[in-house]
Amino acid sequence: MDFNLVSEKDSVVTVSDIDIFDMDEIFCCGQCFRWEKQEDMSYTAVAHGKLLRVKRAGRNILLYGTNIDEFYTIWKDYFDLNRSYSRMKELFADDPILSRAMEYAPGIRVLNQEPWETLCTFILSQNNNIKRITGLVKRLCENFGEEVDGGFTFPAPEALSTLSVEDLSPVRAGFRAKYIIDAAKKVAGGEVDLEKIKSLPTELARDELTKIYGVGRKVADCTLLFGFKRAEVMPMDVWMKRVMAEFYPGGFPPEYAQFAGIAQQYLFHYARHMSVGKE
DNA sequence: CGCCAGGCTTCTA
DNA sequence: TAGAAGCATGGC
Repeated sequence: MDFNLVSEKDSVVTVSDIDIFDMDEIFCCGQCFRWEKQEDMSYTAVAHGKLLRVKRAGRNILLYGTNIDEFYTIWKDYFDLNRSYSRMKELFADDPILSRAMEYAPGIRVLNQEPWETLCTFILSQNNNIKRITGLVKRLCENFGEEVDGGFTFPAPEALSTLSVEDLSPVRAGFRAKYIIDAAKKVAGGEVDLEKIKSLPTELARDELTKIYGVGRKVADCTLLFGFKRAEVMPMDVWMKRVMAEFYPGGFPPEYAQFAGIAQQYLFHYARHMSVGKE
């Protein structure tokens, strides 16, 4: 386990001796678009219908706006604290490229986000940049989500399924608006059953997600990795294609297949900041 | 200003 | 079945 004790005092949950948890790296590496950095260096976001604030305090992290029961039922899994990154990274260390990527951003963890939100945010991510995706998601929540503790929930499929492209215009999602509406209609109507997808084998789960207009292989794979805990799924975006061409022309090492998606996040972040394959 | 962005659908051959 | 064009918008 990558932490020691969990305690609660004065409505603050303390997770002590946390290992591999750099908030700048976790929240800004392109896997999520909701966490906002505050002046005191803490981060806040609404997830699972609650406004959570996370703050670093030496070797500990402090969680505001929650309690110890919610830590075990929600946030432990959300921050992927059921997985030992220290052990997994010992395995990755045999690979020189992965070693370099891990050295560049050693504190990355892959979050387990909510399926519907993950699906929508990665629909919005296509042919787009991270800065602008963040703005689109923010405007989507502010216009159509529900206010909680000064923040906004991610709008439910039912809240979006009755909207028109014009209704979504304040989001400025461009051609992606029609994709969001189709996703909302299919999920709210049960044509795409996110609960069922949780128990499907990965290939069938991918087939379900790609029924949605505007969802192809890449968006489906990001949804599976970041929203359905499929650590073996390795989304291939432009950056990962460059990484593969440059460093793994013979394919990704099969001994890492079980954690290929996690490895992908280290490689993606590294490649983007090093401009791998661009010249 | 032009180029490009965690792609996808549609058109063309 | 493969490859290219078009897509909305805005960051740089």
